[in-house]
Amino acid sequence: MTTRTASERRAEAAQRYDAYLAACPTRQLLDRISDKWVTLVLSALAGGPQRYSDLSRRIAGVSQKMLTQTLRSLERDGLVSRAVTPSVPVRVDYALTPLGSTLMPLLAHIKEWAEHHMDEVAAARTGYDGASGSAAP
Amino acid sequence: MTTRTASERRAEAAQRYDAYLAACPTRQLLDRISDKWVTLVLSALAGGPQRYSDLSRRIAGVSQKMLTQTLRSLERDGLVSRAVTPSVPVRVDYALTPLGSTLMPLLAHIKEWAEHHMDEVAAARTGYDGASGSAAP
DNA sequence: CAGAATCCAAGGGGATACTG
DNA sequence: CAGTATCCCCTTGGATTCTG
Repeated sequence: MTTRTASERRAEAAQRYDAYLAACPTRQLLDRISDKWVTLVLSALAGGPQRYSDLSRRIAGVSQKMLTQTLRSLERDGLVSRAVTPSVPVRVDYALTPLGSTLMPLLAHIKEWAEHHMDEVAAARTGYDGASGSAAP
Repeated sequence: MTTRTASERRAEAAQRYDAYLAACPTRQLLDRISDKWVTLVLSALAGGPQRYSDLSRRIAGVSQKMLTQTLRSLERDGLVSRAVTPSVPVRVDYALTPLGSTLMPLLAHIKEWAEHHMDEVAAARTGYDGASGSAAP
């Protein structure tokens, strides 16, 4: 028999599962919209096209690295478009693509659920914390 | 005048924005369901109550640490319930709470969008990669 | 069986400086 | 203005070991 430890089998299963997860479109979408900045950028663009500096100001807490990285990945996925105007100081405008626009209703639903139920979650959280830990810092 | 560097102002803005983000229910919900294992556990429980070991087997690639951690946070948020049966080997059953059940339709919508549009995303991705990088490994 | 505790490696993400 | 490149910290998460 193949002398195979439990951890080896575990590792193998993990790999197969990772592949399965990577292939799952739901997982991919979740990974995309769950990014800290993605939804903020998308929301910012929902009001209309924005320049890079506008986005930078509107989202405030974001670093150039993250903003650029987020915009690149969104552009790559066809959710936002990037238009360069080669004026003297370069000008770049970002906008939602039609595909990106179809994603917004989903975010709206999530927003609704959150607004309707997040207080229940908060209550459950408080109850849970108070039940065992007594004193929560 | 207050001698304040740009980075100081940036840092301040970032802090304020972090607070804003932390307070936003949408952000909280996204942070929750975007977790790699949360949706898997939730989906596994959608078919009915499951024991700890059952979940461990069904989700396969998960480590005890992550499974336990995920279940704890979900229990804390009132999305899953935990029932301990003090038999000789302890038995613990997890199940979706009513609140947790109301979350499933959202995941279904996400799943639908993903299944309908993920090929467009994939196409956009391929086009983007082929346009600039020429050779993609 | 169900879980807590510890150790440790990899990667995400911020700050900074430089470029076209 | 709109990025790119670099350094570096600190969190995330897997493997392992020990308990009730």
